[in-house]
Amino acid sequence: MLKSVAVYNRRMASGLRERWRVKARHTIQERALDLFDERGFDAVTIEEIAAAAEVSPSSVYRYFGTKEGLLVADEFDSMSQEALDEILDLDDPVGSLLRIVREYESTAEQTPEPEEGPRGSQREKSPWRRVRYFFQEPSVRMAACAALDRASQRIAPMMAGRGELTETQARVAANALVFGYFAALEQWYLDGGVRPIAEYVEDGMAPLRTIWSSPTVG
Amino acid sequence: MLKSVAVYNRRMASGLRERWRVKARHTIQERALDLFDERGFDAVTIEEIAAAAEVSPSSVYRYFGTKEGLLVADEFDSMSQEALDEILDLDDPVGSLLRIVREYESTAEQTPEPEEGPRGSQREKSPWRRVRYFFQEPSVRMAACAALDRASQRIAPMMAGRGELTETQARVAANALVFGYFAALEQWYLDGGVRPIAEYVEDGMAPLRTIWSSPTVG
DNA sequence: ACTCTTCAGCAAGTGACTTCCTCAAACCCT
DNA sequence: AGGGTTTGAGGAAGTCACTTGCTGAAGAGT
Repeated sequence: MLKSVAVYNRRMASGLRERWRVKARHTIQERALDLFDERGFDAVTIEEIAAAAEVSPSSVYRYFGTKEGLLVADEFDSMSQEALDEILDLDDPVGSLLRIVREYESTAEQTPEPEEGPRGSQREKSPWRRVRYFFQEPSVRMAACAALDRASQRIAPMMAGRGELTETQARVAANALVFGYFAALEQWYLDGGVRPIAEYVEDGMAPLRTIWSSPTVG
Repeated sequence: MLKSVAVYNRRMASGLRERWRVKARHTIQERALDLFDERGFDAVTIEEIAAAAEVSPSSVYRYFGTKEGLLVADEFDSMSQEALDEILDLDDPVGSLLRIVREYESTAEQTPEPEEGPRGSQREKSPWRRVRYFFQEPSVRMAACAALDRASQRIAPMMAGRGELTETQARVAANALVFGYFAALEQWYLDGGVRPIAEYVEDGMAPLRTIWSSPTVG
């Protein structure tokens, strides 16, 4: 009994089951995006998505929780604390954010295509495909804000931990960081997605960078 | 025909109808809070609230839109642009926020009572009664974030208007302002609501205040 | 091979929210 | 005051997101 502990520790392990899981997750998301692009977010039901992905509706909920979760799959929620510790440089949080954005942007070559072209135009496979809905569908925007809020709640204690900021200041800083990123992303989107996102983050957060960066670090 | 234009311009006018409206709004909100406090947010249905307030369920939706809207009645949404212009000092946005908080706090004498006492303890009539749900009910928290986001979208163009900040910087600043307030409010709540909220805002936003305040103003 | 654990699918339900209609009453004007 | 006009409250019916509990199949560990 209680072998589950061993199982839980092997999250990254690639059993047959786990591989099918991630594959299912992906196809559900893809098919959902296809349907949303085709007929609009509101006009598509979960049942239709499930049918298109050849899974049961309950599976969609098991994987994504909500309809908006199909688009707002926050990587931060699933990120372990250690990974977060590693990725976030407390001496220069804005710099860390910039680095993450740049990496993400270079990995997935950008194929922006912000406004949809003629119906049936070739599909954009970029991870930014989802982003449009953040700013066009109110309920998705709300879910995105909630995800940012959750991320902030994980970051805040880290920033408070080193003692340079009061707890309140740490919370304020964490919110400014994640929602500042959101603001930059929106500006990027509104400008048509032509310039790299990192430029927007760098520009927008420049005033903040000075106050949270340790002077000891260049 | 089309006298409606005249009617629309007289929003503040106190016709018999309008007065009943605000009264109904208020009683619905009060009765809803009573029920929430008594049995928890999720366990109460809109129909029950409507029955308790002696209105129809459709009226609840007409007034508040959503169940969470009963608690997150954002004053900012209903605030006119002129009023917002007047209230927000662009030379010192953090200072304006502080002033608003202080005014609000002194007007409604605080009766915090953060954790609920024994069942049936005397009712807190303070406007902070609602705040607990912001941080205890995830769906309400999400709605609060959405309301802050909406407020930020109204503030951002004002901050961008004077040309000292780029548009992106203005967006980032607006988000930092409203979500910074939220962070301070959460810290206040978590501390038990004993000290005035303004202190938390002042502390938490102090680092931000310097960078957005015009040096010409003391 | 044999058992245990996990999880996809199914079924039935709940309740938030929408839409549309009707009718009463407040409003406005003369 | 008494007309027509407009607003909005109430009601009914429906949609669909989401939950809960169950069952059986199939991977996982021994």
